[in-house]
Amino acid sequence: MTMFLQFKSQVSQVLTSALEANGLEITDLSFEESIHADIASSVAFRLAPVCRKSPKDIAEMLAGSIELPKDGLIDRVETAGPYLNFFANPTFLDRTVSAIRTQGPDYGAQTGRGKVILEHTSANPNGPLHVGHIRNSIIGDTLARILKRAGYDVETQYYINDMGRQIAIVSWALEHFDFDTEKKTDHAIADIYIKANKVLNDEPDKVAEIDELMQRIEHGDPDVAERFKHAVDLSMDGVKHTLERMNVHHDSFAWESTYVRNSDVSTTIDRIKDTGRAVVDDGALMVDLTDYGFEKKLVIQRSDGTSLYTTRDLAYHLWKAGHCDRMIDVLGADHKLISGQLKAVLNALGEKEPEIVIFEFVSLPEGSMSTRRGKFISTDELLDQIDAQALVEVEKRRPDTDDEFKHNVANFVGIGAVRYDVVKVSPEKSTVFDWREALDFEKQGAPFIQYSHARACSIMANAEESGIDMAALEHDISVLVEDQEIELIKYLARFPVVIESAASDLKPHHLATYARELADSFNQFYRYVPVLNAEAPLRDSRLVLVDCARTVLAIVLDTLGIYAPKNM
RNA sequence: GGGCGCAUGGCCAAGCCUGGAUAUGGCAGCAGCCUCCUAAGCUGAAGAUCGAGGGUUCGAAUCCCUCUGCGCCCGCCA
Repeated sequence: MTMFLQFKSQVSQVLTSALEANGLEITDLSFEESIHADIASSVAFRLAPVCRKSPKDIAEMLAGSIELPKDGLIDRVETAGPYLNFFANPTFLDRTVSAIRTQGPDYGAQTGRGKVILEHTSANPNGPLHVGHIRNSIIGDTLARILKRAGYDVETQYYINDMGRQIAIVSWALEHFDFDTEKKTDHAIADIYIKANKVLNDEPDKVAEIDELMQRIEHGDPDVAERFKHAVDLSMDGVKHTLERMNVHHDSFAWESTYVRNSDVSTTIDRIKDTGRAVVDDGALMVDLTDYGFEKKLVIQRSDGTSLYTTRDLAYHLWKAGHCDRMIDVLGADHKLISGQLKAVLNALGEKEPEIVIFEFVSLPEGSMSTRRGKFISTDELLDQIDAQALVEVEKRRPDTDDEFKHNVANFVGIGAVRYDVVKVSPEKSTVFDWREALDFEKQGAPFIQYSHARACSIMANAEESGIDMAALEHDISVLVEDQEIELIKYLARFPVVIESAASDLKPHHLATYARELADSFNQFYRYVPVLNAEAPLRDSRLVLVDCARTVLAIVLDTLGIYAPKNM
């Protein structure tokens, strides 16, 4: 158990005993986080009606009968009006520092919690990733990293929609328009996809050609399959490159067409028919989900016999259900309804359901983005602009360094800034993309956290240069008495709790918030507490603390998918 | 017409699930700090009827209801 939870459990025990001593019993101890204490309890409010006394009197009465165990982690309890404020003792601080030193990069890591298949990004291969897609990628990738640290065996998957209507259009477009071989392939695909949509819109008779392609792919025409694959590859090559640039990783790629070819789709349809929920309407096959609260039926087969995205997605989820303990899908807000229907069908089939993480849309100041209409800002363009702007910032701050250093720093600062800006916002908030804001390397974004890490590294490098062996240092917690030192250790102690809650709530932005607070705490320590100029015994303990802060900052940054620099 | 989500200083966010102490940060603007481990840092002052109205409660940014505004969605697209 983590240090903080041990502390909390001890507080819980002493408080319960104090309640018993006064003949009181209550299940909710009303713990809360507070700036006034390490753990606070407002239980006195709750007891007021029972005791017929003021909350303030009850708090004092309870505080008076609290007995602290000698070898525990609690330093003292204080009352502040109706509140009971508990504080951690030096043992707590000492064990936190020791745990970080011993565990190093494994601090806050658990193991053996089962297999998770986490699907994210899964953008259609009809063009490059745009700035809306990266919200999916960054939330998904960060979540995967958090779950790994929380002890899950995570496999991230990108589901490639390689047989949808838009791929038929791309494939058709490749035969009718010139493909710009000078451009990055995903961008060139978008160009002809936009053109094709315009033509299909102006000349509706050509739509029949798309319908024919759809028929042929459904029936396994090898020539059409080859053409589709070529189109998808061109798009995916570019997409993969963009993801790599952002340090977003997928362990595997699942191809939609697989589930048609291996007959999983027809098996799925049969299984749904067996539930007795399938009805035929105008020649199309639909599922009745009214008992799940869905008014309209879900179409799973067109009247021409071809399957739909939903059907293939169901087959895909059935496959996933058989290969993991938990499925997690990161999806855009437009998938809310369909993912609910998907869960309902899986439930009706008696199968595991995915946990859905929904994020709201990113729009442009002039309106929503659309690949089809060519209204989007590509992620590549954003990354290029960010990189250029980051270089300007490095030039300004480190003019004395060489070009390689500057470009290197600009790169990790830029990527970090993008990832942090996206992940720090809670997913249910819709956002508007703004160039001025995107290129503003505001304080307390990723560079702020990276900088804190670099500062910690710098202190350690200087120490080692002067002949100090970091690994051999001993620490004495009793000499670390400054507020900034104690605050910093308390923040370090919270890390495992933050990972656990981010993992269980599937909320990566909690980690982003923590990262900023930790960096903040370290920067205050850095400003007020001299390390290398301190007297030897004190200096050694402070160096150990710097090492711990560096370790945790590095873990946090890594879990956010952001590079932790030694120098910047 | 129905469903889901969002609304917090001039701007952008956290907090809301699980009600509790002067609502937490950043940006912009104001006033300061490098003879001291990297100033991408630190400090201070200023700035908020937490969309509106009602309700529950000893107590509401947080829970419930109504309304307004914005985004997304509502059977053979994905």
